[in-house]
Amino acid sequence: MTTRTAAQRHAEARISHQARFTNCPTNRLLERIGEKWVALIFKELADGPRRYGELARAIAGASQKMLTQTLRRLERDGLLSRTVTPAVPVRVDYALTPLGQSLVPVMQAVTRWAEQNIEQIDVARETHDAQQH
Amino acid sequence: MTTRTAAQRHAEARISHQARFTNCPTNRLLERIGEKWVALIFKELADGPRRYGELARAIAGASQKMLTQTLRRLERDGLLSRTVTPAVPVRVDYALTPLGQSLVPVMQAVTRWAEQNIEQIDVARETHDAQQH
DNA sequence: CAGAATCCGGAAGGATACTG
DNA sequence: CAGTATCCTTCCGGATTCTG
Repeated sequence: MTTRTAAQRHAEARISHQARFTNCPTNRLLERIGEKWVALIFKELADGPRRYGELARAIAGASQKMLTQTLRRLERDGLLSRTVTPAVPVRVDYALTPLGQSLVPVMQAVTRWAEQNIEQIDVARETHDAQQH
Repeated sequence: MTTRTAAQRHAEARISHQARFTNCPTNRLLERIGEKWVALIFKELADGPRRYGELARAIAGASQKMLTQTLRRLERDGLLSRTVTPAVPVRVDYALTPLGQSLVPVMQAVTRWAEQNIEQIDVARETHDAQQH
């Protein structure tokens, strides 16, 4: 009875790998910047601070909930700052922190590759799909 | 009656932005490489082809279903090739295509930034969480 | 203005069993 | 060996309503 089944051992192995996965810096970063609206937010903030309303208008595809949620997560990670100016009505500005700015070149590298190669991906996709008769 | 409500107009605006979103090369690329197991697959294949079983063992955190699904999507996008050698038992090798290899430096840029800065993110997170008493 | 709170459907992802 | 097929659960993200 103390003998673990094969299924149990596999499950245990998977859990330890899961732990390694969530500790892997690359995956953790990709999880964050791969989030649905992060790229657009970075693009908007790359050349200066923006008010919440400006972001909401620029990234109209996102619902308020998602935009706020994403902004808060980025703030939590120290990638951007949130400045509240008490007034009536309230004013809230978002800006990249130095840490966030240091990520901009990386994002640009991704963007550059994407713009140069996305067409090849599309072609590959069409070719592949066409072959499945 | 022909007058659209504010809600309708907002919905329409969002749909057009959604279209732009899904056409944005950067987002499309990030969606793909941000998928859960892609980074690890690239890491494994960066220095040469691997058999399915080797990948499955190296990336034990992923279920068979997820691993296969991810590999097939990457193949569809022309980022990696799948070679079946008919034998008993069958042998299947996965390798990066030239297109996939050209993405490796970009992935490495991400990895480098991640390794150098993940700690700052952790610190920021702890500080942030601590302040919410 | 800049959100918080709530409800909800659908898709993502995992566990398990079976197959050429 | 290298997958399919199926079931089942979690959770992402949108719509809507309310607030300081």
